[in-house]
Amino acid sequence: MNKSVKKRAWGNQVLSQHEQRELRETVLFETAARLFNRFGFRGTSMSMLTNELGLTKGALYHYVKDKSDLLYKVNLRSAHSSREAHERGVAEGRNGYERVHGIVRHYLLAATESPIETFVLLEDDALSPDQAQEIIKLRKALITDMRREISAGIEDGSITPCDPKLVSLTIVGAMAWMLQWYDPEQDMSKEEVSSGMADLLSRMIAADPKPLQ
Amino acid sequence: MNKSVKKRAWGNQVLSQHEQRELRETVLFETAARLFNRFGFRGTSMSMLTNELGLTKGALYHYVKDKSDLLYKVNLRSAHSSREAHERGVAEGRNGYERVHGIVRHYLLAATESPIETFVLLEDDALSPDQAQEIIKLRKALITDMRREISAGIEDGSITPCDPKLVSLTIVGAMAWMLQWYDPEQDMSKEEVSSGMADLLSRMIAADPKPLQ
DNA sequence: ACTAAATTTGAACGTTCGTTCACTAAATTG
DNA sequence: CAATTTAGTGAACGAACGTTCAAATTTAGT
Repeated sequence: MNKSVKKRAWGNQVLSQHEQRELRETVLFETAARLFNRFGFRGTSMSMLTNELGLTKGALYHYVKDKSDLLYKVNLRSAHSSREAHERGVAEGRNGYERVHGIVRHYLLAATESPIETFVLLEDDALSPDQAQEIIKLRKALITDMRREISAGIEDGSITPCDPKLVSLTIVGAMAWMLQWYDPEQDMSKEEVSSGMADLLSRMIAADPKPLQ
Repeated sequence: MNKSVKKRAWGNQVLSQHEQRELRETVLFETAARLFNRFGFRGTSMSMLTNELGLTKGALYHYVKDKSDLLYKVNLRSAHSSREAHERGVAEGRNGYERVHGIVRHYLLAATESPIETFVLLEDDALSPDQAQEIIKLRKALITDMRREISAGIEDGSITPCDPKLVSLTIVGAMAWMLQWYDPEQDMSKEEVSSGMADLLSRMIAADPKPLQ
């Protein structure tokens, strides 16, 4: 028999210490995000998470101070990656209308790729006041920026006059909801859903709406 | 001193036994719905609910078998009242486009009036399989009916050709999200928000979209 | 090879929460 | 008025959950 096969979870690669840690954290927070999306924050127990990851509860507390800190870190990553998708969308549009379309499309593309992309996660009251304040600030910045693109579109004539606030909230709602129903196993591909919803939501405010199909 | 003022919660009226019971149940389920909307099902404890209502936990179990039964009954009422709003909207439209507009507007009007109007409540996994099946069936029927109106609108020429499934999910998402952000204390009235979002969401698929303002 | 740091274990603790129950009080019925 | 049903109390329970900790094990740096 072989002498004492040692234990280590996570399936280690040949990586630097720091890289391994980052890889583990990525797996951890993506898994947590997936569970939060499915069962809600309070519906997800630390045991569910560690079972999914293949380690014991104690080990989890080397990566996270407590459960609220876990939600906070997931939200931080999600806000960061939402921001990236947002910028990608902004970059490829030449007027307000196109930029709004791009923001929606890239956000949905990112969201269908990875469950971490949930900048609209509810249950903020589970965060500490400090944490909640920071997360809410990041989210508001995203909505404010979308609102800015809508206003810009009205000025450059690509978007019909409307209430940017109501529009941005409507768009965000539709996007948030998609995370609940989209099933990759089904008939529509990620690209179809993302482009389809972006077409729909931007047609809502287009100055010169074209047929959808 | 007056002789032995007896106790009874709920602030009793001069009503028949049956009417009193129904009134109490209405207050109970509306309160529960409000808390579920704010804190989520799992974030709402039985104690929070009974504190809000002014009675002890034991008393609650005269109205409800267990917590999952509470969620089930709230969902039943909500599905019923969503159906009513839906029918109201259908009744006042003369083509598919107008009926979709009406459905959205009346649903949002009802939702801003009463927190019970949340046919999109998440956390279905907290229901027993039988309960979940029934609730999901009722919700699917509502979405199917909306889809039918969209298809009808495409045929009667009032709605531009589109994917009714994707459209209905987009609309439902925007409506569900509104429950999270709408604050009656703020600047927009219930009628403004409801009509505004109905205008937006139906313009998304209008065969002949008109300016919003 | 040795040391220090990082990781994981497994068990235990204190709370909170949903639920039950024996009992009391009030309303309804006949 | 007596009998039955409906409401409500308050304490107690068992289970689940978040969290802590001392000890053991593995890895990294020298």
